[in-house]
Amino acid sequence: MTDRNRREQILQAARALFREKGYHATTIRDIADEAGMLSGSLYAHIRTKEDLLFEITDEIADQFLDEMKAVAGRSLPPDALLRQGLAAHLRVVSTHLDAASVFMHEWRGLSPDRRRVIQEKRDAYEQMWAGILEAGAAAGVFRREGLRFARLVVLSVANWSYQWLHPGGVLSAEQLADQLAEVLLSGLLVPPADRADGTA
Amino acid sequence: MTDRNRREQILQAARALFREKGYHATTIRDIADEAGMLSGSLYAHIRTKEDLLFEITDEIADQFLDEMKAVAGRSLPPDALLRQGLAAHLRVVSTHLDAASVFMHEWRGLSPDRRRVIQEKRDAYEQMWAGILEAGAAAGVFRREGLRFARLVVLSVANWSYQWLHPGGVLSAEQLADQLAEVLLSGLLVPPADRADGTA
DNA sequence: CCTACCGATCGGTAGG
DNA sequence: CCTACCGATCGGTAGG
Repeated sequence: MTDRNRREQILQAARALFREKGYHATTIRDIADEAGMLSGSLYAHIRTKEDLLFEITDEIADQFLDEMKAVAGRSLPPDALLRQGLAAHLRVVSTHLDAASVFMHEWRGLSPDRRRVIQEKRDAYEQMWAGILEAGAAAGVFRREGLRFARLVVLSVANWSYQWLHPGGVLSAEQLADQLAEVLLSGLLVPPADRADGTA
Repeated sequence: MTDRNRREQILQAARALFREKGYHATTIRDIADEAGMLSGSLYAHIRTKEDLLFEITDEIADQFLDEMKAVAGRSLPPDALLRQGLAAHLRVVSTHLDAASVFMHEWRGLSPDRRRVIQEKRDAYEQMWAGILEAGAAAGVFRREGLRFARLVVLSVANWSYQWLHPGGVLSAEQLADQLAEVLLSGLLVPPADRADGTA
Protein backbone atom coordinates (compact mmCIF):
# COMPACT_ATOMS: atom_id res chain seq x y z
CA MET A 1 0.00 0.00 0.00
CA THR A 2 1.30 3.45 -0.91
CA ASP A 3 1.98 6.10 1.70
CA ARG A 4 -0.85 8.20 0.31
CA ASN A 5 -3.34 5.37 0.64
CA ARG A 6 -2.18 4.66 4.17
CA ARG A 7 -2.60 8.29 5.09
CA GLU A 8 -6.09 8.39 3.60
CA GLN A 9 -6.93 5.29 5.64
CA ILE A 10 -5.83 7.07 8.79
CA LEU A 11 -7.84 10.14 7.85
CA GLN A 12 -10.89 8.03 7.26
CA ALA A 13 -10.55 6.44 10.69
CA ALA A 14 -10.12 9.88 12.25
CA ARG A 15 -13.17 11.28 10.46
CA ALA A 16 -15.39 8.46 11.72
CA LEU A 17 -14.05 8.61 15.26
CA PHE A 18 -14.07 12.40 15.55
CA ARG A 19 -17.67 12.39 14.40
CA GLU A 20 -18.74 9.57 16.69
CA LYS A 21 -16.95 10.51 19.90
CA GLY A 22 -15.73 14.02 19.27
CA TYR A 23 -12.17 15.24 18.71
CA HIS A 24 -11.06 15.44 22.33
CA ALA A 25 -12.66 12.16 23.33
CA THR A 26 -10.85 10.36 20.51
CA THR A 27 -7.35 9.21 21.39
CA ILE A 28 -4.43 8.71 19.10
CA ARG A 29 -4.65 5.05 20.15
CA ASP A 30 -8.27 4.83 18.95
CA ILE A 31 -7.22 6.08 15.54
CA ALA A 32 -4.18 3.80 15.35
CA ASP A 33 -6.33 0.82 16.37
CA GLU A 34 -8.84 1.55 13.64
CA ALA A 35 -6.05 1.91 11.11
CA GLY A 36 -4.45 -1.36 12.25
CA MET A 37 -1.23 -0.14 13.85
CA LEU A 38 0.17 0.98 17.18
CA SER A 39 -0.09 4.56 18.35
CA GLY A 40 3.62 5.27 17.96
CA SER A 41 3.56 4.12 14.36
CA LEU A 42 0.94 6.71 13.49
CA TYR A 43 3.63 9.37 13.70
CA ALA A 44 5.36 8.01 10.62
CA HIS A 45 2.32 9.39 8.76
CA ILE A 46 1.15 12.41 10.71
CA ARG A 47 2.74 15.19 12.67
CA THR A 48 0.11 15.88 15.33
CA LYS A 49 -3.43 14.89 16.18
CA GLU A 50 -4.56 18.42 15.42
CA ASP A 51 -3.15 18.16 11.90
CA LEU A 52 -5.68 15.43 11.25
CA LEU A 53 -8.52 17.63 12.46
CA PHE A 54 -7.37 20.53 10.32
CA GLU A 55 -6.95 18.43 7.21
CA ILE A 56 -10.44 16.97 7.62
CA THR A 57 -12.18 20.30 8.14
CA ASP A 58 -10.18 22.20 5.54
CA GLU A 59 -10.81 19.59 2.87
CA ILE A 60 -14.56 19.50 3.37
CA ALA A 61 -14.73 23.30 3.57
CA ASP A 62 -13.16 23.41 0.10
CA GLN A 63 -15.70 20.93 -1.17
CA PHE A 64 -18.60 23.03 0.08
CA LEU A 65 -17.05 26.10 -1.56
CA ASP A 66 -16.29 24.40 -4.87
CA GLU A 67 -19.76 22.92 -5.21
CA MET A 68 -21.43 26.20 -4.36
CA LYS A 69 -19.21 28.14 -6.76
CA ALA A 70 -20.29 25.82 -9.55
CA VAL A 71 -23.94 26.46 -8.71
CA ALA A 72 -23.59 30.23 -8.35
CA GLY A 73 -21.90 30.37 -11.76
CA ARG A 74 -24.97 29.07 -13.59
CA SER A 75 -27.33 31.59 -15.12
CA LEU A 76 -30.62 30.33 -13.82
CA PRO A 77 -33.70 31.85 -12.16
CA PRO A 78 -33.22 32.55 -8.42
CA ASP A 79 -35.54 29.77 -7.29
CA ALA A 80 -33.60 27.24 -9.38
CA LEU A 81 -30.36 28.49 -7.83
CA LEU A 82 -31.84 28.00 -4.38
CA ARG A 83 -32.86 24.44 -5.21
CA GLN A 84 -29.51 23.59 -6.73
CA GLY A 85 -27.53 25.26 -3.97
CA LEU A 86 -29.44 23.25 -1.41
CA ALA A 87 -28.95 20.09 -3.47
CA ALA A 88 -25.21 20.76 -3.70
CA HIS A 89 -24.98 21.25 0.05
CA LEU A 90 -26.97 18.11 0.84
CA ARG A 91 -24.91 16.13 -1.67
CA VAL A 92 -21.65 17.12 0.00
CA VAL A 93 -23.08 16.33 3.45
CA SER A 94 -24.49 12.95 2.46
CA THR A 95 -21.42 11.79 0.54
CA HIS A 96 -19.04 12.98 3.28
CA LEU A 97 -21.15 12.68 6.39
CA ASP A 98 -18.25 12.05 8.76
CA ALA A 99 -16.24 15.01 7.53
CA ALA A 100 -19.28 17.30 7.37
CA SER A 101 -20.20 16.46 10.96
CA VAL A 102 -16.64 17.08 12.13
CA PHE A 103 -16.62 20.36 10.19
CA MET A 104 -19.80 21.57 11.90
CA HIS A 105 -18.97 20.27 15.35
CA GLU A 106 -15.28 20.07 16.08
CA TRP A 107 -13.64 23.26 14.80
CA ARG A 108 -13.23 24.42 18.41
CA GLY A 109 -10.46 21.85 18.74
CA LEU A 110 -8.30 23.82 16.27
CA SER A 111 -5.61 26.31 17.23
CA PRO A 112 -6.65 29.97 16.79
CA ASP A 113 -4.71 30.32 13.52
CA ARG A 114 -6.25 27.33 11.89
CA ARG A 115 -9.63 28.08 13.28
CA ARG A 116 -9.40 31.40 11.49
CA VAL A 117 -8.68 29.69 8.17
CA ILE A 118 -11.78 27.55 8.53
CA GLN A 119 -13.89 30.47 9.71
CA GLU A 120 -12.92 32.46 6.63
CA LYS A 121 -14.02 29.67 4.33
CA ARG A 122 -17.25 29.36 6.23
CA ASP A 123 -17.84 33.10 5.87
CA ALA A 124 -17.13 32.93 2.15
CA TYR A 125 -19.63 30.10 1.83
CA GLU A 126 -22.32 32.05 3.63
CA GLN A 127 -21.61 35.04 1.41
CA MET A 128 -22.33 32.95 -1.67
CA TRP A 129 -25.72 32.11 -0.23
CA ALA A 130 -26.31 35.77 0.55
CA GLY A 131 -25.47 36.55 -3.07
CA ILE A 132 -28.03 34.09 -4.40
CA LEU A 133 -30.75 35.54 -2.17
CA GLU A 134 -29.77 39.12 -2.97
CA ALA A 135 -29.89 38.42 -6.70
CA GLY A 136 -33.34 36.92 -6.25
CA ALA A 137 -34.56 40.03 -4.49
CA ALA A 138 -32.97 42.26 -7.15
CA ALA A 139 -34.79 40.27 -9.81
CA GLY A 140 -38.06 40.83 -7.96
CA VAL A 141 -38.55 37.11 -7.39
CA PHE A 142 -37.71 36.97 -3.67
CA ARG A 143 -39.30 39.26 -1.09
CA ARG A 144 -37.07 42.17 -0.09
CA GLU A 145 -38.38 42.56 3.45
CA GLY A 146 -37.10 39.89 5.75
CA LEU A 147 -34.35 38.86 3.33
CA ARG A 148 -31.91 38.80 6.24
CA PHE A 149 -34.13 36.30 8.02
CA ALA A 150 -34.66 34.31 4.87
CA ARG A 151 -30.89 33.86 4.75
CA LEU A 152 -30.91 32.73 8.34
CA VAL A 153 -33.62 30.18 7.61
CA VAL A 154 -31.87 28.80 4.53
CA LEU A 155 -28.54 28.53 6.33
CA SER A 156 -30.23 26.85 9.28
CA VAL A 157 -31.71 24.20 7.02
CA ALA A 158 -28.37 23.63 5.31
CA ASN A 159 -26.23 23.67 8.43
CA TRP A 160 -28.54 21.45 10.45
CA SER A 161 -28.82 18.81 7.74
CA TYR A 162 -25.86 16.75 8.96
CA GLN A 163 -27.97 15.94 12.02
CA TRP A 164 -30.74 14.10 10.19
CA LEU A 165 -29.33 13.16 6.79
CA HIS A 166 -28.76 9.41 6.34
CA PRO A 167 -26.75 8.48 3.25
CA GLY A 168 -28.81 5.29 2.94
CA GLY A 169 -32.15 7.12 2.78
CA VAL A 170 -34.78 6.56 0.11
CA LEU A 171 -34.70 10.10 -1.18
CA SER A 172 -31.67 11.48 -3.00
CA ALA A 173 -30.02 14.75 -2.03
CA GLU A 174 -31.71 16.31 -5.07
CA GLN A 175 -35.15 15.07 -4.07
CA LEU A 176 -34.69 16.25 -0.51
CA ALA A 177 -33.47 19.63 -1.73
CA ASP A 178 -36.54 19.98 -3.97
CA GLN A 179 -38.89 19.27 -1.09
CA LEU A 180 -37.09 21.60 1.30
CA ALA A 181 -36.82 24.33 -1.32
CA GLU A 182 -40.55 24.05 -1.92
CA VAL A 183 -41.24 24.76 1.75
CA LEU A 184 -38.74 27.63 1.76
CA LEU A 185 -40.05 29.20 -1.42
CA SER A 186 -43.79 28.87 -0.87
CA GLY A 187 -44.10 28.75 2.91
CA LEU A 188 -46.28 26.70 5.20
CA LEU A 189 -49.52 28.57 4.66
CA VAL A 190 -52.20 27.50 2.25
CA PRO A 191 -52.81 30.56 0.05
CA PRO A 192 -55.92 32.31 1.45
CA ALA A 193 -57.74 32.02 -1.88
CA ASP A 194 -57.40 28.22 -1.75
CA ARG A 195 -58.72 27.68 1.77
CA ALA A 196 -61.62 25.27 2.12
CA ASP A 197 -63.51 27.56 4.47
CA GLY A 198 -63.04 30.57 2.23
CA THR A 199 -61.46 32.76 4.94
CA ALA A 200 -58.90 35.27 3.84
CA MET B 1 -23.01 31.17 51.06
CA THR B 2 -25.43 28.23 51.16
CA ASP B 3 -24.52 24.85 49.69
CA ARG B 4 -27.20 25.30 47.06
CA ASN B 5 -25.77 28.63 45.93
CA ARG B 6 -22.27 27.22 45.81
CA ARG B 7 -23.48 24.33 43.70
CA GLU B 8 -25.27 26.67 41.33
CA GLN B 9 -22.06 28.67 41.03
CA ILE B 10 -20.20 25.52 40.04
CA LEU B 11 -22.89 24.62 37.54
CA GLN B 12 -22.71 28.08 36.03
CA ALA B 13 -18.94 27.77 35.61
CA ALA B 14 -19.39 24.33 34.03
CA ARG B 15 -22.07 25.60 31.62
CA ALA B 16 -19.85 28.41 30.37
CA LEU B 17 -16.75 26.21 30.07
CA PHE B 18 -18.52 23.25 28.46
CA ARG B 19 -19.99 25.62 25.90
CA GLU B 20 -16.74 27.42 25.22
CA LYS B 21 -14.29 24.52 25.11
CA GLY B 22 -16.49 21.46 25.01
CA TYR B 23 -17.10 18.88 27.73
CA HIS B 24 -14.01 16.74 27.18
CA ALA B 25 -11.67 19.68 26.73
CA THR B 26 -12.82 21.18 30.03
CA THR B 27 -10.99 19.87 33.07
CA ILE B 28 -12.23 19.59 36.59
CA ARG B 29 -9.45 22.06 37.42
CA ASP B 30 -10.86 24.60 34.94
CA ILE B 31 -14.22 24.41 36.66
CA ALA B 32 -12.76 24.60 40.16
CA ASP B 33 -10.64 27.60 39.12
CA GLU B 34 -13.66 29.42 37.78
CA ALA B 35 -15.60 28.66 40.97
CA GLY B 36 -12.68 29.86 43.11
CA MET B 37 -11.51 26.64 44.71
CA LEU B 38 -9.10 23.75 44.17
CA SER B 39 -10.06 20.73 42.13
CA GLY B 40 -10.24 18.37 45.10
CA SER B 41 -12.64 20.68 46.90
CA LEU B 42 -15.11 20.42 44.03
CA TYR B 43 -15.94 16.91 45.17
CA ALA B 44 -17.55 18.21 48.34
CA HIS B 45 -20.28 19.47 45.98
CA ILE B 46 -20.40 17.06 43.07
CA ARG B 47 -19.99 13.35 42.57
CA THR B 48 -18.52 13.21 39.06
CA LYS B 49 -17.79 15.51 36.15
CA GLU B 50 -20.44 13.72 34.14
CA ASP B 51 -23.06 14.53 36.78
CA LEU B 52 -22.52 18.18 35.96
CA LEU B 53 -23.07 17.55 32.25
CA PHE B 54 -26.22 15.58 32.93
CA GLU B 55 -27.67 18.14 35.31
CA ILE B 56 -27.05 20.94 32.81
CA THR B 57 -28.61 19.14 29.85
CA ASP B 58 -31.51 17.66 31.80
CA GLU B 59 -32.46 20.99 33.32
CA ILE B 60 -32.52 22.86 30.01
CA ALA B 61 -34.40 20.00 28.33
CA ASP B 62 -37.13 20.44 30.94
CA GLN B 63 -37.23 24.15 30.29
CA PHE B 64 -37.73 23.62 26.56
CA LEU B 65 -40.49 21.11 27.30
CA ASP B 66 -42.25 23.28 29.89
CA GLU B 67 -42.26 26.36 27.69
CA MET B 68 -43.51 24.45 24.69
CA LYS B 69 -46.24 22.74 26.73
CA ALA B 70 -47.49 26.15 27.81
CA VAL B 71 -47.64 27.28 24.18
CA ALA B 72 -49.29 24.11 22.87
CA GLY B 73 -51.97 24.43 25.56
CA ARG B 74 -53.23 27.75 24.20
CA SER B 75 -56.20 27.70 21.86
CA LEU B 76 -54.91 29.88 19.09
CA PRO B 77 -54.76 29.73 15.29
CA PRO B 78 -51.94 27.49 13.96
CA ASP B 79 -49.86 30.37 12.66
CA ALA B 80 -50.00 32.06 16.07
CA LEU B 81 -48.90 28.81 17.70
CA LEU B 82 -45.97 28.63 15.32
CA ARG B 83 -44.92 32.18 16.18
CA GLN B 84 -45.27 31.63 19.88
CA GLY B 85 -43.56 28.26 19.82
CA LEU B 86 -40.64 29.79 18.01
CA ALA B 87 -40.61 32.71 20.44
CA ALA B 88 -40.63 30.30 23.39
CA HIS B 89 -37.72 28.36 21.93
CA LEU B 90 -35.68 31.48 21.19
CA ARG B 91 -36.43 32.84 24.65
CA VAL B 92 -35.08 29.72 26.34
CA VAL B 93 -31.99 29.75 24.11
CA SER B 94 -31.24 33.43 24.63
CA THR B 95 -31.79 33.43 28.39
CA HIS B 96 -29.80 30.20 28.86
CA LEU B 97 -27.35 30.34 26.00
CA ASP B 98 -24.61 28.36 27.74
CA ALA B 99 -26.92 25.52 28.75
CA ALA B 100 -28.70 25.47 25.39
CA SER B 101 -25.38 25.20 23.55
CA VAL B 102 -24.23 22.40 25.82
CA PHE B 103 -27.58 20.67 25.32
CA MET B 104 -27.23 20.79 21.55
CA HIS B 105 -23.54 19.99 21.40
CA GLU B 106 -22.30 17.89 24.27
CA TRP B 107 -24.82 15.11 24.91
CA ARG B 108 -22.35 12.61 23.42
CA GLY B 109 -20.33 12.95 26.60
CA LEU B 110 -23.12 11.28 28.59
CA SER B 111 -23.25 7.62 29.50
CA PRO B 112 -25.71 5.58 27.39
CA ASP B 113 -28.34 5.53 30.16
CA ARG B 114 -28.34 9.25 30.66
CA ARG B 115 -28.06 9.92 26.97
CA ARG B 116 -31.29 7.99 26.58
CA VAL B 117 -33.05 10.18 29.13
CA ILE B 118 -32.06 13.31 27.22
CA GLN B 119 -32.92 11.76 23.87
CA GLU B 120 -36.42 10.95 25.11
CA LYS B 121 -37.03 14.52 26.17
CA ARG B 122 -35.72 15.74 22.85
CA ASP B 123 -38.10 13.37 21.04
CA ALA B 124 -41.02 14.56 23.15
CA TYR B 125 -40.14 18.15 22.29
CA GLU B 126 -40.06 17.40 18.58
CA GLN B 127 -43.40 15.64 18.89
CA MET B 128 -44.97 18.79 20.29
CA TRP B 129 -43.81 20.67 17.21
CA ALA B 130 -45.17 17.93 15.01
CA GLY B 131 -48.49 18.30 16.82
CA ILE B 132 -48.66 22.02 16.14
CA LEU B 133 -47.97 21.52 12.44
CA GLU B 134 -50.38 18.59 12.19
CA ALA B 135 -53.15 20.64 13.81
CA GLY B 136 -52.47 23.43 11.34
CA ALA B 137 -52.83 21.04 8.42
CA ALA B 138 -55.99 19.54 9.92
CA ALA B 139 -57.43 23.04 10.19
CA GLY B 140 -56.63 23.62 6.52
CA VAL B 141 -54.26 26.48 7.33
CA PHE B 142 -50.96 24.70 6.65
CA ARG B 143 -50.24 22.81 3.45
CA ARG B 144 -50.64 19.06 3.79
CA GLU B 145 -48.07 18.07 1.18
CA GLY B 146 -44.55 18.52 2.38
CA LEU B 147 -45.62 18.78 6.01
CA ARG B 148 -42.82 16.40 6.96
CA PHE B 149 -40.32 18.76 5.38
CA ALA B 150 -41.97 21.78 6.92
CA ARG B 151 -41.29 20.16 10.28
CA LEU B 152 -37.68 19.63 9.32
CA VAL B 153 -37.34 23.28 8.33
CA VAL B 154 -38.95 24.58 11.52
CA LEU B 155 -36.81 22.33 13.71
CA SER B 156 -33.69 23.35 11.80
CA VAL B 157 -34.39 26.99 12.46
CA ALA B 158 -35.06 26.32 16.14
CA ASN B 159 -32.16 23.95 16.70
CA TRP B 160 -29.63 26.07 14.85
CA SER B 161 -30.54 29.26 16.69
CA TYR B 162 -28.01 28.77 19.48
CA GLN B 163 -25.32 29.32 16.85
CA TRP B 164 -26.27 32.88 15.97
CA LEU B 165 -28.42 34.16 18.83
CA HIS B 166 -26.74 36.85 20.93
CA PRO B 167 -28.54 37.70 24.18
CA GLY B 168 -27.41 41.31 23.81
CA GLY B 169 -28.98 41.76 20.37
CA VAL B 170 -31.29 44.65 19.44
CA LEU B 171 -34.24 42.42 18.63
CA SER B 172 -36.04 40.47 21.33
CA ALA B 173 -36.73 36.75 21.06
CA GLU B 174 -40.33 37.64 20.22
CA GLN B 175 -39.33 40.02 17.44
CA LEU B 176 -36.91 37.49 15.99
CA ALA B 177 -39.56 34.79 16.16
CA ASP B 178 -42.05 37.00 14.34
CA GLN B 179 -39.61 37.67 11.52
CA LEU B 180 -38.57 34.04 11.19
CA ALA B 181 -42.18 32.84 11.37
CA GLU B 182 -43.07 35.27 8.61
CA VAL B 183 -40.47 33.66 6.33
CA LEU B 184 -41.61 30.18 7.30
CA LEU B 185 -45.30 30.92 6.83
CA SER B 186 -45.19 32.95 3.62
CA GLY B 187 -42.01 31.73 1.94
CA LEU B 188 -39.33 33.55 0.02
CA LEU B 189 -41.22 34.07 -3.21
CA VAL B 190 -43.03 37.23 -4.09
CA PRO B 191 -46.59 36.10 -4.93
CA PRO B 192 -46.78 35.88 -8.77
CA ALA B 193 -49.65 38.35 -8.89
CA ASP B 194 -47.49 40.98 -7.17
CA ARG B 195 -44.44 40.71 -9.42
CA ALA B 196 -43.26 43.93 -10.99
CA ASP B 197 -42.79 42.30 -14.38
CA GLY B 198 -46.21 40.70 -14.28
CA THR B 199 -44.91 37.16 -14.90
CA ALA B 200 -46.83 34.31 -13.35
C1' DC C 1 5.99 0.06 11.51
C1' DC C 2 7.30 -1.91 16.43
C1' DT C 3 9.38 -1.68 21.16
C1' DA C 4 9.82 0.87 24.89
C1' DC C 5 9.15 4.75 26.96
C1' DC C 6 8.50 9.93 28.54
C1' DG C 7 6.59 13.98 31.08
C1' DA C 8 2.24 15.99 31.66
C1' DT C 9 -2.17 15.90 32.89
C1' DC C 10 -6.43 13.69 33.73
C1' DG C 11 -10.64 12.57 37.11
C1' DG C 12 -10.96 11.49 41.52
C1' DT C 13 -9.79 10.22 46.77
C1' DA C 14 -8.06 10.17 51.83
C1' DG C 15 -7.45 12.58 55.79
C1' DG C 16 -7.86 16.47 58.05
C1' DC D 1 -12.53 23.59 51.60
C1' DC D 2 -7.19 22.45 51.53
C1' DT D 3 -3.02 19.37 51.37
C1' DA D 4 -1.16 15.80 49.28
C1' DC D 5 -1.57 12.41 46.44
C1' DC D 6 -3.07 8.21 43.27
C1' DG D 7 -3.37 5.19 39.14
C1' DA D 8 -4.58 5.72 34.50
C1' DT D 9 -4.13 7.64 30.37
C1' DC D 10 -2.88 11.22 27.30
C1' DG D 11 -0.08 12.97 22.90
C1' DG D 12 4.18 12.26 21.36
C1' DT D 13 9.40 10.58 20.79
C1' DA D 14 13.90 7.76 20.29
C1' DG D 15 16.03 4.11 18.34
C1' DG D 16 15.82 0.45 15.65
